[in-house]
Amino acid sequence: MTSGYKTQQKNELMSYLEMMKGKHVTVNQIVAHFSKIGVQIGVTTIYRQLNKMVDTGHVKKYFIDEVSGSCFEFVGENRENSHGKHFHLKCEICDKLIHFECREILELQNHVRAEHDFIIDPVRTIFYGICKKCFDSREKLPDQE
Amino acid sequence: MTSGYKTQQKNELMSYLEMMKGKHVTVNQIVAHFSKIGVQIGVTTIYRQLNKMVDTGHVKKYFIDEVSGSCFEFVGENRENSHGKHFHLKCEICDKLIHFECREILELQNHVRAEHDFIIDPVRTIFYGICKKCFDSREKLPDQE
DNA sequence: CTAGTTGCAAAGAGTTTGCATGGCG
DNA sequence: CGCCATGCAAACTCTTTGCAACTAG
Repeated sequence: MTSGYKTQQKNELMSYLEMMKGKHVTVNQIVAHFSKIGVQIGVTTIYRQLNKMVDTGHVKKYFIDEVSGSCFEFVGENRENSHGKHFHLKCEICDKLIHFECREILELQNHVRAEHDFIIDPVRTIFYGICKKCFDSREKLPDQE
Repeated sequence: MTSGYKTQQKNELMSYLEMMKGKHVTVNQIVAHFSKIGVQIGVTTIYRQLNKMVDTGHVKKYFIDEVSGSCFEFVGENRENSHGKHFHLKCEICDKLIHFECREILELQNHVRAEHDFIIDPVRTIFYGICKKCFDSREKLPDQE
């Protein structure tokens, strides 16, 4: 069931999501984008389409501290593999969000599953810390708490 | 600066948070708890105190899918040091909190610092996922979210 | 024509703020 | 007594739902 008719709004939304593949977008960002390029899409429609895609697994929904509202990320068709497995680093100073995926994190996941009987969920898990830039500038300051 | 006076409400809230240390609580749960034991605390006060403690780092705030509203977790005084090195696995089904520290996570930290220019904070970072027990029992069930 | 889609407006849920009252020190 | 804390109500934000109009097939 490819769920429904083709409409202008769906097409536009899909184009945008595909363009933003691998990045998070908030509903606000989507609204702002379409507003800027002069495409008419109601907020309701955006939410409805997004929710449908979350149900089908084409889109992942995240919550991130300090970001108002949900973040959505287009995953695409092959949702079990390649994409969707990456993790996020979030700098607590500048709020920068860094995507990463590497051998080490896979090894950690495997180790934790094998040795600690725990399956880590990349969608929910966010690494908090400090990015290098903020760390460096923090070092220079005399007093920071 | 311990910012402010001692009040009944603050005391009650602190007691509850300390009792729930290591578990997440929602504002609804807090309200329900105090309602049940007959302690009068307004929702506004809860939010205000919680936010203050988030600012001072005594409480961590996070969002979880499927849970309406924010979750808060009491961290306590020793938030930067002492413990520091081990990480937490948190089962999203049964709320079990597993401490762990191993070569793999150290390697990951080093790798991320070296390759991704990011210093992971073990205190803030919590791995979310599913523990084996819950995973197994979940497999058996047909569907009952 | 028919059923899915859209979008406004209104309802809901969670959270914050304004303001007058009350309590700690 | 001064100042912070409290709590009600209202404001606000994000999201969902009801419903009538619309449109793809």
